Amino acid sequence: MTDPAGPVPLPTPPTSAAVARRAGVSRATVSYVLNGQAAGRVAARTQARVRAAAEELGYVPHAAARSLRAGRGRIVLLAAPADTVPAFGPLFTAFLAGFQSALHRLGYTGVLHGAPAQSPQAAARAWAELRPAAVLALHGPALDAAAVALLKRSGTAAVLTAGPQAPPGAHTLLLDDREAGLRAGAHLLAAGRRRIGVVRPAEPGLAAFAAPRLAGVREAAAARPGAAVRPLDLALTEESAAGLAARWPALGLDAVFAYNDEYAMLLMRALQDAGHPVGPGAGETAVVGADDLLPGRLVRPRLTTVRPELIPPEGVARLVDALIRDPGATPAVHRLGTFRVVPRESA
Amino acid sequence: MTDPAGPVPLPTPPTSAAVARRAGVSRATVSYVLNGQAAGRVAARTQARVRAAAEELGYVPHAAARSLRAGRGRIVLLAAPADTVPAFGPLFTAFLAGFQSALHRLGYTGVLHGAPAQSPQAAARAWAELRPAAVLALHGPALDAAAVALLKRSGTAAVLTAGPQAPPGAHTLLLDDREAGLRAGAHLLAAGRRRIGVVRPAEPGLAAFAAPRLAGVREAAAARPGAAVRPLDLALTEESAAGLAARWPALGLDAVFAYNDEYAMLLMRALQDAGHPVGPGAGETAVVGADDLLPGRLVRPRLTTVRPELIPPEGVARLVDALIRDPGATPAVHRLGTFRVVPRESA
DNA sequence: CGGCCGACGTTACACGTGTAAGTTGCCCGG
DNA sequence: CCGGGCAACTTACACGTGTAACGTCGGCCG
Repeated sequence: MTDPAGPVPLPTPPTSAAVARRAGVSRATVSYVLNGQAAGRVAARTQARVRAAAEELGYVPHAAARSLRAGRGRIVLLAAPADTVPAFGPLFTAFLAGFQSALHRLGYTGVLHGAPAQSPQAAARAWAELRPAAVLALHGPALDAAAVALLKRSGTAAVLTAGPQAPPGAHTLLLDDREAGLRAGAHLLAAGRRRIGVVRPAEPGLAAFAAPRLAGVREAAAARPGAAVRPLDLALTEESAAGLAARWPALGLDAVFAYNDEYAMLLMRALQDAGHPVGPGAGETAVVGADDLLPGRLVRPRLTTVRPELIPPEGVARLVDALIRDPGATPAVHRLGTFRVVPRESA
Repeated sequence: MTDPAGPVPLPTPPTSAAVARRAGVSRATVSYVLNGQAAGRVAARTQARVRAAAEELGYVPHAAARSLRAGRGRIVLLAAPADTVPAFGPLFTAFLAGFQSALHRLGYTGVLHGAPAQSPQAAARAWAELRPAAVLALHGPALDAAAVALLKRSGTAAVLTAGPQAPPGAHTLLLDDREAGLRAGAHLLAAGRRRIGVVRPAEPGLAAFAAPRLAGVREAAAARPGAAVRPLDLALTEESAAGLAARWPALGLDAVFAYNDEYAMLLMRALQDAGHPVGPGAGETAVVGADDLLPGRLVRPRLTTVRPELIPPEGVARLVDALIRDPGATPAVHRLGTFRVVPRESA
């Protein structure tokens, strides 16, 4: 054809040098103008010429060159192991969207990377290649002390972890899952329940979140004599739920706190199908879910749930910005939000 | 305190020069070894020394410097407008996770960016700064011809769009939403239904997907004399659903195809609460959802749904790789998957 | 012995940007 | 008339990497 020499050469992107030529100034002037450092240095007329030239050429600065020069980029990496991503609820994705917008306003580029679930080291290496200004790991155990050290050594100013655990050396955005269990437990105990089952998801990625929730229920029960707590393992399939429902009478429970609304609805349906009534009344099993997902409002009885109330994403973005500006800050724990019981009909 | 001079200086990341010094070779040798170009150039013993030195120093290449030199990086950007991200179902996030893993195996870094929902131009600018090897936009209308041109001009080798529409100049991964409507319509018509409502979500970000689904149902009905199709607007709130249910008898419909399972369940619950039975029988309203979400199996009657069957993420990753290697390829349409009806109890 | 070749490294440049340090030209006070 | 200061730019370097082009050294053939 017309292409014997291999792939078609790509058009070269316009550089700041091209802008400079077109505006009839030096490259440095272009840089000052386009980065807002021009006050008192460059005449207004010249600034206008530069901006016009940039506009006409469709100039876009090269992030790589910029972060090469600056030693570190303006990327904020949100890291989540691939096997956890599917478990994100709408609550979380909404937070994510707001967070990325807020970062954008602060001049950062927020980016989500679902790392392959290899060793923490390998994941950290992949992230380090991007030389991000900050890394926000959404999954505690995926980041150990060595990984944090690797990131810091490669220039990452701030390493944050969101979740129930805090690897040494990293700042922590605490969404204290213990509190979810505590609140759910308190609600059930106040309603007179004494034998509480706690659903642990069989899906491996979620164990880090599930364990503290169980601990929270235990903590609530410890203060109340005669109360007992029992962990229940449940996979996200109807078969698994039916199996659990079949063993229900033998378990002798009068209440359940499920990992989230999906697990709660799944179990609730299985219980009802097996002839075990669900609700707040005597002889019924009380069920509490978590995350306040929409479908929980559509089942009967309506699902009582523990809802995470996250602080506004702008706040988190500002925090990240502050930590980047002061990399020497000693790691601390910052609250990401709290939990609140939304009482409906199932407990 | 001990910090009168401002922020603590960060430790400088080890560079390939540091590795070279430690291994007693030149920087070029390090580069050849670490990039696998050493065959016939560097002795095996030297290669081992270099690798050992890199390991000991915890060397991580600087992606920015690399992509500066190469003109273009190894980042594959998955772009999704912020207001669409929350609408991702588990099906999609699972695909995403697999896709990122597959990209990783091919040597790319897949990254998700929920762009602020500004103009397509502004979003494209933000993406272009990263000089990605490829951009995969998950939302058709967010990318117009000008945005595609901007990206290409700034060096992006491949611009892909996933969705029902194809902006000029971009390759398209087609998940033909028309087909979803077609299949749902055919199923309902075969079951004897003739007056079909189609739920359109009030949420603005979803219109691009909803419109072709409606068109598909229309297409199915056109082939069947006596069949009528009517669009219904529904927001994702219980009030909105109750309002629609109240007007139900006046609408005179005997079937509904909802945008997805959540909308279907919402409407189904509202109909039942208003005393209108749902199901496949005579005098009942048949309901079909989409996406095969778990909660759809937990309601009664169980929700019949149209399930997207996506091709394996590895295939998409290989396609992207091929397009990057041959940037001159003329834009084409590639199928991302098909739809299949999963019959259950609601239709 | 001259010349060539292959194996093994190195030197040197380019990529696009930010910014400290310099260089003008001009005005103004002494 | 000179020095100083200021506005308005420019010069020059550094950031870390990939790779084409260039040594160098020993061995082998004619």
